Amino acid sequence: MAQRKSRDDRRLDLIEAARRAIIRHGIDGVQLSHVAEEAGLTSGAVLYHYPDLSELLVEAQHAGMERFYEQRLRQLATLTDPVEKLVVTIRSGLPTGPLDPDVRLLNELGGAAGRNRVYGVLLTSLYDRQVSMYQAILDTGAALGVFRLSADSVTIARNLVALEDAYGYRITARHPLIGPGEAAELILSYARAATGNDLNH
Amino acid sequence: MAQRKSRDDRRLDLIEAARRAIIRHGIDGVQLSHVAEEAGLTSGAVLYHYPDLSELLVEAQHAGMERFYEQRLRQLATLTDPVEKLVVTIRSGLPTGPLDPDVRLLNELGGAAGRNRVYGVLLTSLYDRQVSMYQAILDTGAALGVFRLSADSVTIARNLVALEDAYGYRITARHPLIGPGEAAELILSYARAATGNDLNH
DNA sequence: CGTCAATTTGAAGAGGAATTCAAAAACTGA
DNA sequence: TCAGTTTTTGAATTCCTCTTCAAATTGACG
Repeated sequence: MAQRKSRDDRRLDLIEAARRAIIRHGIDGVQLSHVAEEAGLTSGAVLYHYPDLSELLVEAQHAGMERFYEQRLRQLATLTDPVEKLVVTIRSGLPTGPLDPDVRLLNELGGAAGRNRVYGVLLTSLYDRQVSMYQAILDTGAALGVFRLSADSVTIARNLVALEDAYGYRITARHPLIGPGEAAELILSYARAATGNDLNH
Repeated sequence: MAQRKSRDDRRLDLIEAARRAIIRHGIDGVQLSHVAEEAGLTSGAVLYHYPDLSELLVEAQHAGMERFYEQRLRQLATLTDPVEKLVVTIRSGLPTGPLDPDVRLLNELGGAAGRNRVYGVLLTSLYDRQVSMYQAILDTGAALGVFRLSADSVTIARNLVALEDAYGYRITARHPLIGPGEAAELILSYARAATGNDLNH
């Protein structure tokens, strides 16, 4: 029998297991047994904690988003120079490679968000927070005279997040010419034009 | 009994039915019965034409991509002015609204492309063709002296397609502030910076 | 009109997945 | 240690989907 755990611990385990199962089988392809297998439990045990699988999936997606976003904020918090902040943030929004689990998970939401309002709201809220994050960097840089913005900071921020999203899809789809490095350069090309700064640090 | 049709006609019907079914249930959630219902047939009839459902799904995705791309080329062919071409092409890459079926279908591929090589290849080839399309517009405009490009035409083209993709997701996810018009303006903001042209025509 | 081949149906069966639940196992606290 | 509670299992049941296939229907062609 699998090691017995407290309610809270087990729920956390299951959220992790669901994340992996979603990545492996797709948000619309996950089955109870997939989650159970990832967690090393039986279907019955999963059902004991989450009588409704779809609730667990939403929690897993939510947790994945939060983790992704907080990780970015944490990296940001270690820096002060706006140029460095911008460059590091662009990199932290891209997958490390085609298998990056955080981005793979987020990508699963893209299609589902059009069908499922809950996923739409989740994805939209992540987008908006990332836009705010970039906007803060851009505004600070502009205030310090380091950046000369070519448009509203919100416009540039929206485009930066949009570019990250899109290249995340390209990389996980294994575009033969666009990997993490190339994608970063492409986004930086825009960032340079938008900030009037050559972004070398 | 549903009207009997020739092999070719029925296969086209089924591809259309599969497109609708994918949009409704997700690429990993579609079932034989969904496709049959969309086509007004029984599961047996679907299986008679496509013994393997996944083959039908690939064909449906392929057909959807081709339709989307050819539609854009057709709009492009009616124009000569590079500025007009660029503006019209940007608009034609965005969904008409959250329910736009062509974009909804493409969005379904995003997550699946990370798991399924065939979908990855399909999506990558669409991306590359769209990049070429933009590149031709940019190069022509540059040659005519209308555009003063801020970077490689391939870099700008890649970013333009990436922005379209990403805003397609935002719009189908029903972002409350970003609709087709707003997305077009956001992309145009980048296009202006990248071409040095204010893109009024 | 009648024959033939192609298409479609509907029912039957095989295989899975979700759900339920009684029993077992594992932890808790006295 | 032991009683009580929580967690997990595993088997039984139900539900649903895919698959198969014989029979029915349709349309084409002579």
